[in-house]
Amino acid sequence: MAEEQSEQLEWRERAVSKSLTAARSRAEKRVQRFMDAAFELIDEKGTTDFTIQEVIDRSEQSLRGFYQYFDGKDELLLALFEESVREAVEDLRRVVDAESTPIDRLRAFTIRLHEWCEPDGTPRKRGAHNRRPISEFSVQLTVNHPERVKAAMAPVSQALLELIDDAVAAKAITVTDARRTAALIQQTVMYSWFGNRLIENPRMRVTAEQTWEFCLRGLDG
Amino acid sequence: MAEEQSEQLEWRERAVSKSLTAARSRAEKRVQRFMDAAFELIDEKGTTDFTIQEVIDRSEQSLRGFYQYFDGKDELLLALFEESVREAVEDLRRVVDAESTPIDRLRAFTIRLHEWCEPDGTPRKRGAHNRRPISEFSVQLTVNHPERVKAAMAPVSQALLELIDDAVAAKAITVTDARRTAALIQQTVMYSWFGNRLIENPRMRVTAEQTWEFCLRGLDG
DNA sequence: TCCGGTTGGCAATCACGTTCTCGTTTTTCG
DNA sequence: CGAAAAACGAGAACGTGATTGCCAACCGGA
Repeated sequence: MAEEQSEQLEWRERAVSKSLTAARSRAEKRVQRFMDAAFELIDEKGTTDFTIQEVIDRSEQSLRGFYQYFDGKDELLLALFEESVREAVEDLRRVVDAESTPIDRLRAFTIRLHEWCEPDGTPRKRGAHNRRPISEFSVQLTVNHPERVKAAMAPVSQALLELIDDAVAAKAITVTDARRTAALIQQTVMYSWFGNRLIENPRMRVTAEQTWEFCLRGLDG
Repeated sequence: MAEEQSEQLEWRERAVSKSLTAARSRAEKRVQRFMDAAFELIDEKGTTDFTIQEVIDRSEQSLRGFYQYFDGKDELLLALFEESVREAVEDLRRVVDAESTPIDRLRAFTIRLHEWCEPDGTPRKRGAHNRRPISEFSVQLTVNHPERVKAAMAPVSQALLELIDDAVAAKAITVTDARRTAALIQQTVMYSWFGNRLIENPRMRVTAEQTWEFCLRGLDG
């Protein structure tokens, strides 16, 4: 009987899990359509100021459905941000792996991160999304949902910390507090580009390379 | 006759100018009341999310009048921002004047600027406004009205550049491009604090002092 | 006193996000 | 298969704010 019950539980669980996964995949498909539509709108309009209605129309789904899957516009934007960060992390990993010495890896990471944060500086690959509006909007997300942004950025912070640790271990650099150094570099790279908006002459703008050199010298030692 | 005409013109001009200055002073008084009310609301609510209606009620003026003096809410916020920057510049000037050596002046400027941008770090003086919401909102202003923000910040940029020039002249530091260095420092100080929002443990946050040291080392040489 | 510009009060409009309603369709499950 | 439950589509409805329009009262200057 115990066995029978166990079997039944197993069966039920499998069934439930099956239906759950079916439902989940359906849901994920719909969520993806909403997000694709939103990305398209952002690409076209160059801003995150699209309306929910536009997303509905574009994705050929219903308002009803939208609010079933997202708690509101902020959640959608957060989702887009998280998606973008995921892509960035993937790309960063590739770039870092292409370098061999710890200092080169750190440098490659820093510069590429800067490029992700200020996508205007480098020509966009064909088919890639226009990330500038999202980068811009991320500062507002940082104000309104710091925990969410922090969670999304965690892999980036973690990777940077590891690269610094590696560089320290290889005696390429010296730091008194790797964690703090990582925070400083991350903040400098991710946000200081923001001031470029205030400089209209492109030749005077601060480049990724310059930021990197600035950070490198800024390290203790 | 020519003289007579001239006299009359003069007279008319004086009259017009008189009435104009009267009107201007009246207008300035009303504008100031709007701004005072808005500052109060920001102080109380800790955010720039006040409504126009609240400003109207608080300042005991009319909606009609508000739109007569401001082209919209953005203009009001810009005005508040500009006002804050003016105060900051005044304060920065005082702080810098209290130091004697070029490097100390540069240091004092940098640290105080950081404190202005992240007002939470230091206890607010009695009677002073709560500038955090404005500091936060300034990033949105930077996105939406870069020229205006740039214009408002010009005195700060200018002062920083001069301080760097002075320090270079005194051989306290060496830079290859003072203008670019100024941009980097300004950006680092003004925006990198932003990342502190992502660190909940206050002891791990980046302080003004640390930012200064980071910048100092980041200088060429 | 009279006039034109200024002001106050307030209704109206508009834009958007969000919620609600109501049939219809699809999925689930015995 | 067939009924109950869940999901869905279409769109009206609501709430909040910003912004504008309109009209009568007001006020300083001739």
